Amino acid sequence: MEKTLDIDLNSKPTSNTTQTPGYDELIEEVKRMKSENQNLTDLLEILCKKYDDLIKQRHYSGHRKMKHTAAGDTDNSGHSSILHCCSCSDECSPGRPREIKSNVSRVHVRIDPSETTLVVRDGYTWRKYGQKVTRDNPSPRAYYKCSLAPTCPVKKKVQRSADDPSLLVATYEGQHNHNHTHRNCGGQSSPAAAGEEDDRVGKTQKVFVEQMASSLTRNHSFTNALAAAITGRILSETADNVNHDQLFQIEDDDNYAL
DNA sequence: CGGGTTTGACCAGCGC
DNA sequence: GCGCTGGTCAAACCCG
Repeated sequence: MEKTLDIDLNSKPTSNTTQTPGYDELIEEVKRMKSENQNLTDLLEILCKKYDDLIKQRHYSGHRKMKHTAAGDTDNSGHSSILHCCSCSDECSPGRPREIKSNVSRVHVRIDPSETTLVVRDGYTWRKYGQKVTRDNPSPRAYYKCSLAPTCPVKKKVQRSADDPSLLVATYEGQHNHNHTHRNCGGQSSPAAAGEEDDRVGKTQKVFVEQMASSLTRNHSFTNALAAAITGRILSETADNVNHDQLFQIEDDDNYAL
């Protein structure tokens, strides 16, 4: 099965997102690093620095404060990752108080149209607690709660797109109150065997991921570009072992303007 | 047997 | 108040 990405480095932000100053340079850098086959950690580190520089250059004056989370996860079965881009509906506009709403983000997952399951693999473990047919869509909507932590408030709704049956729309609400997915669970390696290696690599990558999280979630354009780059790398690393029939698209759920 | 799924019932919010 | 709709509950069921 051909593997494609809904997010394309060759595509630029559409009209609903203001072009980020330095965006082109950043995309070129992503392309260059991909072509040089740099490893993921290096890629993240370099990109984080460069993106921070961009932010400083822009005098990012907090006109769009966002609570955010970002989790780049490899899911249990080694499927491609989703950069969970919480697109924060509790943004604050100066002089325009807004009600605080839980973070909502939406992820599009391309699947085989013949596939009937409502499963979006995103690295977290979900417990389905309901299914409902909604009025505006003949396809049923499935309701999930995060089961990685008993007290985690995050919920997920998954439903086929009414327009495109090959597209699953997963809507995430809330923020995980625990560390992201257990990388080992469900994978091929045992927790004991992978634990030590995981710990070394995990600490390093965690720092970068956290840095990326703070930077990435401020900018929709860059989020798209980097998601494509990282996903592409992970896909290429796991292509020998895993069939990827899900294509991910991160969608900004808010209509915020830069 | 434990954890996840299914599915009908129930509840709350909203518009009329 | 009533009906519609989306969201949640929980018992029954399934599966490894």
